[in-house]
Amino acid sequence: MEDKVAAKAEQAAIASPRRAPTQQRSRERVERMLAAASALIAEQGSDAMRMGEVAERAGVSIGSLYQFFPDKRAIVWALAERYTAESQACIAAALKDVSDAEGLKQAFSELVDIYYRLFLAEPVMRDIWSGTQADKALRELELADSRANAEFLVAVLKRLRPDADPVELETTAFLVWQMGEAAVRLAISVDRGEGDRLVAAYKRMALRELLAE
Amino acid sequence: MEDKVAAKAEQAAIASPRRAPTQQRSRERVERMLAAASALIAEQGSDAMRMGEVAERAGVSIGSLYQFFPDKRAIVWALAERYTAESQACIAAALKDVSDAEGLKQAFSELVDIYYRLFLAEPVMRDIWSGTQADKALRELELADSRANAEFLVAVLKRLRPDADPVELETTAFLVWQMGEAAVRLAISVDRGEGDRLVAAYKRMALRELLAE
DNA sequence: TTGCAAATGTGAATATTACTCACGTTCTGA
DNA sequence: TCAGAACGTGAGTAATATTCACATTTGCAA
Repeated sequence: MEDKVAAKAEQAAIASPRRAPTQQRSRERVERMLAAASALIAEQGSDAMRMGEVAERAGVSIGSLYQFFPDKRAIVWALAERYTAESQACIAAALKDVSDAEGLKQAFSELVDIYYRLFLAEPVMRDIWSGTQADKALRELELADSRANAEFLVAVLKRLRPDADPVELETTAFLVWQMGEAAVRLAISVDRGEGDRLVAAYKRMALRELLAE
Repeated sequence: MEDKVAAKAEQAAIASPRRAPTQQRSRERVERMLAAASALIAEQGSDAMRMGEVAERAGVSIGSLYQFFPDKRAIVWALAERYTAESQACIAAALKDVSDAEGLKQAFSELVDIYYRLFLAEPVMRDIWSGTQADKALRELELADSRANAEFLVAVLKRLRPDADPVELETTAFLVWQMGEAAVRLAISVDRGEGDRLVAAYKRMALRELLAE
């Protein structure tokens, strides 16, 4: 886990020169910065998050913040990167052993539910992925994540329909995945009852496409 | 058209007191401001658009800008409002006389194409609706627009399947519409070939849902 | 142990921008 | 013609992200 943070900070450093924490002390401080940022985003949204406030709550100076993050976006990006890494592992596990239509139906439905509940429960996630489109780096992260997740789906589809056109499958899986993210984001922005109906409708729509092409 | 602008400015004025242009002169100036903003957004994106630059290019003072727009977002909102008004009229017309499955297939496919091409060709529209999620007012405008458009679709569906559950139809139409916006936004953010495939896949998926429930 | 280079830590100072406001000008209607 | 409303102006204010010159700590080789 700590390695992941270091790797991320390193990546961010590439984009705009910033040091990656190598000492134990600084790694812990970076951890605190991210925790502070996460808390502030949960409270007020990433837009209202102030760098000074992040520093203060993390118990570090504003200068230290910029030692490891090139700018405000990089902090949000780092948090987003964690979520995608976690969820990718979860998705891969859920789809790993699917080998028939019924299994896909089950696994897919469950994944959508998990994703939906996650968004309902996690204000930070909601905030980060709401603003996704406005930030180029975040958009790219989301696209890459979506493609990666679509790949897991493609693997399943290839097992179910080995004679189908691979490009078609790729397109379908990618589209279905992105639609799912859009559907969930939509669902959480309306009242709960309608949100549930929308998610259910999405599942039907997606599964029909995945299974009955 | 000018009435619409006045109405819009008035609406914005409610949120944060700003005058609506009543004189011919000021109406023309507001027009210039919007045109300048539009050009700047096309060039650099709405995020990079500077209020001072908008004023300068419109040939007005920064104070005049704030006379009619309470803040930066209001300018973007005003542009967005125009697009939605225009497109709603277009959509209503396209779906007005649809009364059978084949007609829906035709009209829907055409609408999606138009929307796709519009996004490909209009950097301003692309930019505005990219950032949608980050801005509450814009998100609401988009939702309202989507619901309105879904209504047109519901009207058609009720004709095609009079015995279906109205709430179901509503949900389906709304979802299909939002998925369409997501699909097009996705399509323009990848290369053209993949974008075309994604849009085609979306059409299949949506029509299957609309016709064969 | 000691000394030094790299890593880390600091926060006042800077830069950039959205936005305000006090005051001058133009229009409209009676 | 004149009062008051609408309009126009741009220097000034406020809020923040970001920098930078300098202080401190750590890891390590002599």
